[in-house]
Amino acid sequence: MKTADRLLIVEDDERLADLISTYFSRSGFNVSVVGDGNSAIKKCKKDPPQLVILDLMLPDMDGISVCREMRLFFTGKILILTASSSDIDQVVGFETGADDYVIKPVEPRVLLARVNSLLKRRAFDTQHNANLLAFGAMKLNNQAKTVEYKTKPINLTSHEFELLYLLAENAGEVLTRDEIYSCLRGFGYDGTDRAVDIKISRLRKKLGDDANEPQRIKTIWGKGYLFVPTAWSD
Amino acid sequence: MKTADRLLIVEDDERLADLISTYFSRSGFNVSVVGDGNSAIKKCKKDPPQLVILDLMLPDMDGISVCREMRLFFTGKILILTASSSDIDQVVGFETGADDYVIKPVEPRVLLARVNSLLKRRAFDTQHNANLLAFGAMKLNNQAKTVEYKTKPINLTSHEFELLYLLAENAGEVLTRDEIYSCLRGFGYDGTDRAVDIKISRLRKKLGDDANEPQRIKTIWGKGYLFVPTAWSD
DNA sequence: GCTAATTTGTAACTGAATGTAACAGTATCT
DNA sequence: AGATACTGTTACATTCAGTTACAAATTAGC
Repeated sequence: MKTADRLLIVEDDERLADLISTYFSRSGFNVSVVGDGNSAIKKCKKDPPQLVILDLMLPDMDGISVCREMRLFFTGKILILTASSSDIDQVVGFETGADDYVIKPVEPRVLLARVNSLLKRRAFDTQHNANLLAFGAMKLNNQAKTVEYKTKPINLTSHEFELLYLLAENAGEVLTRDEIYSCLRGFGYDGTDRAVDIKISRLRKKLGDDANEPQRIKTIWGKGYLFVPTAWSD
Repeated sequence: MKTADRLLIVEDDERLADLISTYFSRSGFNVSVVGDGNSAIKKCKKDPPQLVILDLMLPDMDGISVCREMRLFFTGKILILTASSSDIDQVVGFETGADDYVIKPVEPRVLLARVNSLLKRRAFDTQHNANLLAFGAMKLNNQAKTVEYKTKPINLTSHEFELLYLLAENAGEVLTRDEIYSCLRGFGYDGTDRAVDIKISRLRKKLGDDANEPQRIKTIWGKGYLFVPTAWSD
């Protein structure tokens, strides 16, 4: 097995940096994070990664300058992350030397796909996608977007399904609200955490899980939520 | 596997750019997008693609000039996209150096075919096209434009058939209203999204699918529609 | 060509899904 | 216990989807 590709995330917003970093770590990258342009340039000189994810909105210098300066010595890939699509035109016009541009909010899978594409890695995504998950008597079909428990179909709204499927994919692992929200709405989406809570609440109701003593989707206090893989007896 | 052909889309209208980009990405191209003439020229110099799709209507300079200027250094193919057929005469008269001209609205398949033809790629379309799709007891014949479910023919209007066939071709994948509309009416067609809704509504009725609990054509809230491949029991 | 029938699109209304704010309740810590 | 931090849920606002009724466009039949 070859060594993991190294990634540098240049992102001011700590929370967002954390989310992206976690996601890419889990996807098998070796991730570093810096919060401003100067650190980014230093880091890139000292320990050049294969690819840089660069947010245009930075505290010390604007992202375009960072990108240009980097290009003087850095030969890896640069992927620019930007808030508004109108920025992109500007960026493109400025001859920054970036290799790709992505608009926030962006779904984790999409960002991963773009990164993989820049690094000429095969997109594992499509192969992996079994589209079917089963835990005891609980069956999830991601192609038909259906849920069946004890041979009875359960009617979920599409958001409820996405949430449940996400949790199930990561069965036995705690997902934070931020992680959940990012996967559902994309990195950089603006909205409150509580949206997750209420979706969980509605979901538990439909799955017959008591919120006071949840057996199937547990609350990990101070952390997030957890899909219990063994709680779906057949 | 050889690397994917690179495409540059020069298109002012963001939504349209997005649609075309998505479609060609799915068709195996490596797509970049820029929104104005100057960016297009820069991008072409820095990182020349195999083919440029150039909309004549641009914010900064008129498309014909862009095309001419590009031709001074760019040796790839240029395909011009234009709104009215009267423009084409002008364009042709002007000796722009473009390799092909297409009038909006244009059906995705047609545009793809023209691009493939310019790149001397085999048109996979016709080979692929078995013209027959079957899911359980559901049979679609794209040559005769007939639908049969449980050995009984279902009478659909031509638009209804096209819609159903499109969804079936992409079974298990969510298609947005925009994507659907583009495929049915061509990129750049003007009309409301709701036209898709009502076609879906009429289709569901004919297929015996309850809109409140759709089993065969599902609504993905905030996204679009999904043909469920496994819901056509025999 | 014309008219009638059919198909398709649009606007408007109705209802469902989702997000937000607010508050009540529960765990944790000192 | 009291303070604090976190979670669950209710009620409401907002966004989005389904459908009806009608207008426009298209087609079929003269």
